[in-house]
Amino acid sequence: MDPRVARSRATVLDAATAILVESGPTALTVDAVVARSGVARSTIYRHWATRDDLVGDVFDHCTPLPAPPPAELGFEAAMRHFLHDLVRQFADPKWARLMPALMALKSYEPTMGAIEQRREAMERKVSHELFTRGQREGLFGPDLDRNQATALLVGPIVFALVSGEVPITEHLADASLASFMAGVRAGAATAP
Amino acid sequence: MDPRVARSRATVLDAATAILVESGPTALTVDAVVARSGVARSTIYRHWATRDDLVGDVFDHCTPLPAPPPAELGFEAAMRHFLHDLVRQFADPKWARLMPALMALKSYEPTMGAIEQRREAMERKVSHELFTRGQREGLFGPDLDRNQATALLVGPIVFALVSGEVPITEHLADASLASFMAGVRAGAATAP
DNA sequence: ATGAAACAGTACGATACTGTCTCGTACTGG
DNA sequence: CCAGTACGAGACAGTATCGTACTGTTTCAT
Repeated sequence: MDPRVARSRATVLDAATAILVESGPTALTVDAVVARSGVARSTIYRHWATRDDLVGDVFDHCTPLPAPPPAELGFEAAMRHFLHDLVRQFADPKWARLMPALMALKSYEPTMGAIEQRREAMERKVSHELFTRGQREGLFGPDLDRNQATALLVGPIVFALVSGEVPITEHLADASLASFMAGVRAGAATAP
Repeated sequence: MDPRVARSRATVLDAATAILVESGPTALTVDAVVARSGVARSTIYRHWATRDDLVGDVFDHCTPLPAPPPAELGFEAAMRHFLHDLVRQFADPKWARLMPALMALKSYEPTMGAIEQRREAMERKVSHELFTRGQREGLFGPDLDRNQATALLVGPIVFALVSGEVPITEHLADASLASFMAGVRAGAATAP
């Protein structure tokens, strides 16, 4: 690949990401990227057919993917691993500001919806695999509503992100997990 | 108040709300409101100085306020009341679509930030009063992190809203509360 | 009834953004 | 070295949106 192309693409993506983080999706115009990156308008349109393609690429470029926990861990340890990874992702101020924007956009823009859906599917695949471990350990039966359980575990961390009032720390993840485990032991979460 | 004014304002707000719900904030242009409402452009600008004022009014008009639970209820019953009320709010498809948009906007637009902050302050005031009840009942000590506890209780419901994969029902609220109470009884949530 | 106010309809200037195009320059790979 | 390619700079048309101004009509309150 021509190093000039790689350099231009990287410069544009960096500038576009910065604009998106600082000022939101509507501020991400081609002219703004030109002004900020110093890359010429014609060069941008050589690499992206439309502005929307560029926006999509920026989101794609920033979207973190969940890391599957080591297979040897049991449910609780693996879920802790998973939640800590989530906390680490949310600690990145870039993604912390982009995710609410992506959440809002996905309702209106089908293009963004696809990006968010892909990320969410990955996340759900990982979390469901963890629930399978828990089921094998006899923590809960097959009647556990896994989507709801995911909400109980992940919800508090997402809430902390969008609210901004709760610090996003591993301690919060531990509290969420401890609360869930207590509920499981009390038999609450296994209700259909 | 002149009935013509009341009628115009209501017609405009209805149309603007519909546009906002269906197509998002960027689609909420003055021309779009003119086309949808049938109200003349000059009339709109007679009642709202700028487009942003109109958008703010629409959000203000749709933002639900939390109902303080009856004072005679104990912590658990009152919190259940509070969470059920939240579920009821999120069940309104209008607010369900507007809230993510407001969450995303609040990072970039200070005007929207003020609206969201006011709503959030109300909600936090109510929830903190509930925690005071729980503390009086001896469920937890004064060292309980109330913001974090709010995240544990409300987070799953908010997650259900933004994810779209979990049905927002009173059963979800009950599960969240049951999990939290189990954690409290196990002494987990009282850790600083 | 009548004056005042609100209304519909519309034209207008100003600005901003998109996507295309051209031209001359600078760089890369063979 | 040199042909091919990417690049910078900017003009351009087309469209969208905002906010203002103006005209004539309808409606309200007294």
